[in-house]
Amino acid sequence: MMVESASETIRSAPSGQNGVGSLSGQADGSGGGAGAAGTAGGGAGRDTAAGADSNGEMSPADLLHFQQQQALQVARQFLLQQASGLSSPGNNDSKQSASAVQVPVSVAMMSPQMLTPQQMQQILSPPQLQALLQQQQALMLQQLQEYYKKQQEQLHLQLLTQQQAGKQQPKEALGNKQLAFQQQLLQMQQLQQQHLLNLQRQGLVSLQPSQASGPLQTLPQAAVCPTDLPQLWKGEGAPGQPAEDSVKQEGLDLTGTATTATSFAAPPKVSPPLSHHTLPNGQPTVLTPRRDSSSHEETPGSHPLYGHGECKWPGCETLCEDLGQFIKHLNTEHALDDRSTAQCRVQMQVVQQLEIQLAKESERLQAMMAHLHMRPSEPKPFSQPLNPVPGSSSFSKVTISAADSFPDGLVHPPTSAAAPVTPLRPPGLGSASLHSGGPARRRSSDKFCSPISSELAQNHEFYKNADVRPPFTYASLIRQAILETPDRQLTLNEIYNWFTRMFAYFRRNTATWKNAVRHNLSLHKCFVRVENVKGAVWTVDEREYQKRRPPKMTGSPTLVKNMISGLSYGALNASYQAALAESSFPLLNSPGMLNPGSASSLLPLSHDDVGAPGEPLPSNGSSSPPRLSPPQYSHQVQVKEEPAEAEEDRRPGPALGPPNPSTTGPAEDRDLEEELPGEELS
DNA sequence: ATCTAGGTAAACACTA
DNA sequence: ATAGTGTTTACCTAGA
Repeated sequence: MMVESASETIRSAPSGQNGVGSLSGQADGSGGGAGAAGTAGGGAGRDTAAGADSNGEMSPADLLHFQQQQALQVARQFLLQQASGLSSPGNNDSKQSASAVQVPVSVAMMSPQMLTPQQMQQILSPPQLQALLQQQQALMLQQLQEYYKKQQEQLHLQLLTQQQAGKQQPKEALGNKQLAFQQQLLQMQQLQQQHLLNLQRQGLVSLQPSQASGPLQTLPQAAVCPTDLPQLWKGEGAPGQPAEDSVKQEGLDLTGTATTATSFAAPPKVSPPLSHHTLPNGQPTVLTPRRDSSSHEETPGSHPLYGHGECKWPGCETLCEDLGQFIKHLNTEHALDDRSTAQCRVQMQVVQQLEIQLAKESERLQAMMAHLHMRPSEPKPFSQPLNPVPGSSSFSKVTISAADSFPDGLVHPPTSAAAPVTPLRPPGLGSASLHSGGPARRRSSDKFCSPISSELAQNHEFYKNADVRPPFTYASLIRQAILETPDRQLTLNEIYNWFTRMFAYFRRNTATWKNAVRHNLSLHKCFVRVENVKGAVWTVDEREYQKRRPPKMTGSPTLVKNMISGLSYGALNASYQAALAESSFPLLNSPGMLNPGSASSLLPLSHDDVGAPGEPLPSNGSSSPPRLSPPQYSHQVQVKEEPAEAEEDRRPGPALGPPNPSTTGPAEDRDLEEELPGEELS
């Protein structure tokens, strides 16, 4: 209750100062006291500070785009996996016995449960969708062609029978009928042509007429009328026998079939990264190019259907030593035949469903975000729920451009070197949503979660744009802000700026969180105020910071669990995963989907660090690099550098130990050592 | 049930 | 006088 009311008040609270007094005047009186306080160098940078609430400047459109992208990223990955081979899910055993796999896989693909709930969740990026669409179009086209072909054949047959039967009939009659049939044939062909043209016009299909029509011949009975599709999926592939056959074949031997027809399937020079191998229907694979951005495995010399040494063809996990072998395998095992065609259709269906689900999930996401981050009282238009802007008036000033401010590298990606960096956007959301109830009490997450730095690194775009409360404590955030700077020191105002820049959430209710920030700075020993010529700056005493956290971690089963299973996906993970599980996002729960890098980062850490929020890296984190030196900081902070010295004097503080804002990597290491070694944490 | 950490609100002091 | 900074205190809540 309190919370709610509190938040309410906050919200309504005038962004400016809290009205002093009026309310219950607490007779604390004492208030003052605060010995040291006095000296507050205070003002220093204030002048410049003017724009405390500045935040990155992005156009609403950009933001929206961003958010959407983020939200969809995970989905995209999933989709990629799906598109490139659904098989994997759970059949390890299947590896050897492809036969056994085939059926299950295809079934699985069609199974509503399998497809729908879970996979669908994922969202696709526009480009991805595009690719998929193209693929589908191509397939559709093929099917159309097949259909037409079929029709033609039938007509021919009829014609023949007619001829035979009508031998006796007057020639005229026969002639008429023939004519009629031929006309029909013509119509069919024209229709076919038109379809092709239409598709091509739409840019959905980019094949040459010749190509398009050619393959047809090779598709014997696979003919499927578009309308049959549904059944196809439902019933395993093809209508009638063909389907059965194919299924059986699949189940049995992959080898047998091969050869089949056609040759065109084996382009002699596929050797190169062959971006295209022909689809079963002979059409160039449209989906091949598969957005490198997200696909980790796709390297220059790879093939979309080849990864981790095995064939990614749905249901086929045949191991191939190299690309060459794979290609050979592809051409023999997955040549154009009924089975391949059926599988392709299934995959197509899968993709379609995913798309549908994607749309639904997208919508849901929007709604969720809108619900979570937009107060009823707030006029925020649903359409742009995520836009950071809404909040505080100050916010609008945008002094700092997000663009320049965030070299993307933002936080030193902890250890995660190769980490796909794909932010699991939603994580933030997830956690937020979970805690959202008012003033998030993300304590737990704070404690046990992965390093804030990595978390942020992974999701910074998300937090930056989504009005989601970050699952970190003020202390850890402040620390992070400070450590991110080259000198590891920030003025209060800069800290404010960091908050607003990094989190859309802190672009509103400024009075509230700013007060909290100040409160935390003063309250925690780990934050050391250092005065310098130009004013006061805040630094972090890592030791103190570490101390204050309950070393508990080791014992915490949950934590350990999280670490292991979640691999430290960040504070969010736990909650996020839960959320995912709830919403049936299978993949997300699987480690694979998550950023492995983070995991690695954690491992090395000392137990407590791990457990600790902001953690580990941060400590040295800042270190990571001689910093990316975010422009913004640099210019703002520059002032401090000098002062730093002064500080040193002042603060024999343990913390910065070598208070040196050490600008160089080594120094950082040093810091790290000091901290991590662990000290007394335990 | 008790502690503790963290969040929020607010009073008050200082200083530019 | 005002606003930004700092410091404290009080009260709440959630988690251990």
